[in-house]
Amino acid sequence: MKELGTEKKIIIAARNIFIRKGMSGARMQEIADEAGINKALLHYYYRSKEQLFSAVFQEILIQILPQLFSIFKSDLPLEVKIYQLAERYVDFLQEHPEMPLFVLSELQRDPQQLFENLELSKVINLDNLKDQLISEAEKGNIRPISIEQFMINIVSMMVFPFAARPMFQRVLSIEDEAYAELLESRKTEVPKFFMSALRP
Amino acid sequence: MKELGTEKKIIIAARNIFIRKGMSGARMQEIADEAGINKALLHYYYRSKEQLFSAVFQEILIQILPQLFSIFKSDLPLEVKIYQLAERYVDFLQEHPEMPLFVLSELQRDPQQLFENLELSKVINLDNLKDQLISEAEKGNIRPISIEQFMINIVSMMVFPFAARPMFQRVLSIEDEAYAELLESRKTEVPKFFMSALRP
DNA sequence: TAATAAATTAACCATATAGTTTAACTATTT
DNA sequence: AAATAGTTAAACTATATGGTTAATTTATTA
Repeated sequence: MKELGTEKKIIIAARNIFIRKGMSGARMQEIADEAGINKALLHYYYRSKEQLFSAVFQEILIQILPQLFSIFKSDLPLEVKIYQLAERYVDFLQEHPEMPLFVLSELQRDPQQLFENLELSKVINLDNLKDQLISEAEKGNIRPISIEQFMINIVSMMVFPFAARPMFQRVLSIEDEAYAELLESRKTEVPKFFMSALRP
Repeated sequence: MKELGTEKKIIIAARNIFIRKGMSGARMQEIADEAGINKALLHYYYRSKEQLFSAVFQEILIQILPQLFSIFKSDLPLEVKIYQLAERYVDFLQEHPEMPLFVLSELQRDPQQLFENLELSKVINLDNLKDQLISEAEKGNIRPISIEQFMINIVSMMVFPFAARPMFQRVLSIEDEAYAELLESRKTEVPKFFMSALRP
């Protein structure tokens, strides 16, 4: 591993291992090895596995959530927003395909995690989108839809195909490459589908 | 626990613990306790944790997958199919909310799992639905859509809100009860949304 | 009912694992 | 140069954990 600071090396190694094996499946020795350091040194920086995991998980949330929700804040027209969102989601998730399942699993194990050290309201503001949905509906441009159903639908369609990839590939008999193309095509297919659903 | 056969008690206990903690998070002692038996007896019935897990996981897949995919096989009109599906998914997942995340996580850990002992092609047959999508599109009743995109969209919208419940509740500031109602309302909201998206 | 087999238990074993300690060594700072 | 912080190897501790053994109890069968 190149010469980063030790602390950074630890965080990167820990993130890799935790994401691959989950909190309970990861071993401190494994993390030390991945970081190219001694196990004692690992504990020198982070007293316990719990503490290390927490640091890693918080960092991930702080990096991920803004990425995934910042688009909703912008002032772009609804349709543009949806297209941009699809593109960003697919690009991001192609690079971090294990992320959704990891985050959701650990969040299920300990739902408090999300709360700590994270001012959600500052990162995620849906007021703009909410107004947009209302005003577009009033103008007759789209059918009325609640912000909750809107968010759940779009995020589900973007994220779930990554989390459930092994299942979908098996059930639909799709090879790796074809599935990657399919995901890529969703950059435009999902927005088209979505806009069509919203037509009044 | 009531008097079931020991083997059944073990399977039930193991399923509970595995679903709650995952393969690596579960402890054999914990499973024995939950079953109300001795740990040695657990190994008497299932030589290893690996073996017990495999038995449980296979049983779950064999129970779940047909439930989730049988609807697609039927001869009902497309719209009816979609409404029925939404109702069944919500009902099933309200009763087994931890199921999706558990199955997907373990499938990611070991993607081979799905293959063993399971004749997918017999359980899941999408030919009927495929024909339906083509003929309805030819008749001009719906926009053309591939079976793959169709399946991914509908399953994502039905399943993901359960897997990502903790995240959605936090991000959208929804209390437990309200979220349950929201899920219930999706029995009709998702089909409406979906049919609207399919309009030519 | 005595013999045999199956079910069940308590105690045990071996290993893995998180975490600690000590002593030495190296680079950095004062 | 002395002191401080970072780093290593190695041995060690305490405990958790999967798995085993041998003995006991409870059916089953002859």
